[in-house]
Amino acid sequence: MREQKKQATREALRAAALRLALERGPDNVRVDDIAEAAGVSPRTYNNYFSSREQAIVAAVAGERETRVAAAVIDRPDGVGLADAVVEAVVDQYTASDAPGQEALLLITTRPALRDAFIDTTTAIERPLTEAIAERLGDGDPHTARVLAASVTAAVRVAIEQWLQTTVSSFTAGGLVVPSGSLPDLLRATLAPLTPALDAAEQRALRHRHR
Amino acid sequence: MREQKKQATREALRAAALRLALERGPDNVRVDDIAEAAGVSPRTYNNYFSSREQAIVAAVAGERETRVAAAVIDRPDGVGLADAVVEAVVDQYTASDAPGQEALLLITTRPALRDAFIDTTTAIERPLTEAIAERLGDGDPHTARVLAASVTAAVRVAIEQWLQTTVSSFTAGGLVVPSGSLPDLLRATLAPLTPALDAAEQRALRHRHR
DNA sequence: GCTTAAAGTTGCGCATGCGCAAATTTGCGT
DNA sequence: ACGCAAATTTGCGCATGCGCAACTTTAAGC
Repeated sequence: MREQKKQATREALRAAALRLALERGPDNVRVDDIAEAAGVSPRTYNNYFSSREQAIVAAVAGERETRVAAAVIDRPDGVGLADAVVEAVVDQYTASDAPGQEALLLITTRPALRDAFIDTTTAIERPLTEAIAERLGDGDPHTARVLAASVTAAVRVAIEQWLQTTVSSFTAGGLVVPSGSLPDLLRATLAPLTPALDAAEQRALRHRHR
Repeated sequence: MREQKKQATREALRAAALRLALERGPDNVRVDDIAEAAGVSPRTYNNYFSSREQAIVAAVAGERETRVAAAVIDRPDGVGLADAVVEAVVDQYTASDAPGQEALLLITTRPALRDAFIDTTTAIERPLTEAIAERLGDGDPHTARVLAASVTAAVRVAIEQWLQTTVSSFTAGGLVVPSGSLPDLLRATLAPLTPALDAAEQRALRHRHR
């Protein structure tokens, strides 16, 4: 039906939320304001976002979940599953850094926003499950689900650590050494999972040859 | 002996929440009722539990998080890390089944309670991180954290699946084959992670020998 | 073009979650 | 035993989240 209109209002809410948060500071924005700015009723706002923070964060997170999944599938078959996943994740998380630099600064300072941002990582789990299942061949969808959940959890750990070092390197005025760029952090946290990804890939290959 | 009282009220709230939920059905229990039954103000209730469902679910979950961690550490050194973790998790999740059988039945039916129960899995992550770090030797706490997060995620997947098949085997009147006992499900979901756990263990060993 | 059913939106009402500051309890030193 | 400081409980107020039912819009069938 009107998928168009639905996505349009969704986008309008995102934009309005981010704009208002940047203008007045996130604490001075009520849901009613966002709804009004987007031209919908407050009740409708809650049909799209279940919390006030979600809209603001969604503006930064964008459609990361779908892009990650697509990126995993798009890697050529020659690349191992582990590399495909890691690089796809890193790409999508570094790509989305550019647009909302100032927004990220805002997010890191408010605990509620930080939590909401961390929660966005879980959104990649479902698409990632399908992407991994596709690469493994549909032998065992169960394994794909567990691997996707693990990768998602590792990404969350990376983001948590990144946010933590980011904020402390601000408050401490540079005394704390930032533990590395986000890409490096992501690679580091995902590294311990490569054996699991490799093993699943090998199993799938062996299974396919029989 | 301040801790005593705090844990006492916590326990009182748990018990009251579960009792009332079983008596009247979970939808007919207000937070005020639980608080009153436990002899504290409603506001204090929220100092202990951040949602109405948490108290009910906590009565079933108990202190699982600490027990899992202890169980992991208690396994003899001869047992591999992977086995130690898997068996510790399985033990603690099957042990806690006995007490609240009827409570679990209640939980499976209400979506809000199901979600709250699923959320309890995340509580094991922090203690599990320390337990794994202990076993790996404090070479790289980073790895322990990722592994713990992954294990936690896998457990969550198992619980989700278990709840789903449980409820559908009720609604469908037995047409759906329950996909196995909870212990089996846990072992199955954790299986794909063993390569990662083994690899970390080997790395730690090699590192220790140098 | 008109009718009709489904999808989406809105207003209402209620309970929840939580920040804040005052009041109360607890533990400790003297 | 006394009083002080820290921790905890409590009341208050406000905004949020969401179920529900009425209302409006959209797409499709005839």
